[in-house]
Amino acid sequence: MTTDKQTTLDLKQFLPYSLTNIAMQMSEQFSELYQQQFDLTVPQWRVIANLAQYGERTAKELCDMAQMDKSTASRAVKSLLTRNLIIAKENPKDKRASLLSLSVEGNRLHEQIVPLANEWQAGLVSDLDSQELKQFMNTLSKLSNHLNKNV
Amino acid sequence: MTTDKQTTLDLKQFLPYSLTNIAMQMSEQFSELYQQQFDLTVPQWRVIANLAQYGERTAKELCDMAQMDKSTASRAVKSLLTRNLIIAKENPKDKRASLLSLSVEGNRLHEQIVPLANEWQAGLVSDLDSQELKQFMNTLSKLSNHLNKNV
DNA sequence: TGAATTTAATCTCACATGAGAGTATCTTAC
DNA sequence: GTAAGATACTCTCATGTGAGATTAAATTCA
Repeated sequence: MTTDKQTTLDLKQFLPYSLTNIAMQMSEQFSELYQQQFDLTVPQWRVIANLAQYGERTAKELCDMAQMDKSTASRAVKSLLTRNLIIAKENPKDKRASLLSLSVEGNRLHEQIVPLANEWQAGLVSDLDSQELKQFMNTLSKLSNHLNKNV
Repeated sequence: MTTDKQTTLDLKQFLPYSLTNIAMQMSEQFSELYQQQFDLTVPQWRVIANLAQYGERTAKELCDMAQMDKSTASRAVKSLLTRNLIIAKENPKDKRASLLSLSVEGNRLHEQIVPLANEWQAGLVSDLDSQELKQFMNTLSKLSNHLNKNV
């Protein structure tokens, strides 16, 4: 574990590298569960999942929450509105930023995906005991906090 | 930590979601260190780092190691060859798959980036004690193994 | 209040990515 | 040994992404 800070770099221990690889694999494998079956892109799924969990939000808030570019969010929202999976309501505090929320259909769709998601993750972490998982999540959030300091 | 498998999904605890967010932030923040200063794209950096650590490899092997698409790898390799940062040697076992390795210049470039990378990660994990980091890496590799089973 | 600045969202455009075809080479099976 | 299939890589093309301009609305400040 002692790494020579001067001349070598072990990619397996280097987080921007190995975490990206693992995250890509996860996202790819999990997205198979909703991509074709529910005809959702990754950004669309992310919008739905956030609205489901946190309720009414603006596009900007979704960008910040889900680490999405404004253009990507704008397109995802537009398409979900067309499909009537989400609803836009005028924001009394700011006419530019309308309040988005799930429609009945959007909610129904989300309710179909949630059990699949939970099952999928249960399989993923089946090699870990609950203490180890808890510890992992905890460390993850420390790293996340650190990254957000510099922003 | 007990999640209702039926109806709710907590995104903060959902790995394909939160890990992707964190990995994106990491990669983005770290890549600032080499993008402009050394004029490298992310795929180019990944090729260099892998050749530095593992020595002579084919493009296909780099794809597998670094979770890269074949086109992305092909373009990164082409550009690094043009810049004389890597060298292609004919593979006696397979004329299609030439053996790639770092040139002297490529090595020099890598040696400049390594200390920056190690410093960067040291900052990132400065909130963790070494035991916690070790445990985190260990769990990460379990997750990685699990994902690779299904491939 | 009005002018200047900031902000949310969309639009435009350049670019990177990944799927699929094409080419060359290697492997397998007969 | 040869034909059929698989594989490594490149190329082409359609698509998604993100940077920057634009527009409309909100905020700040004089």
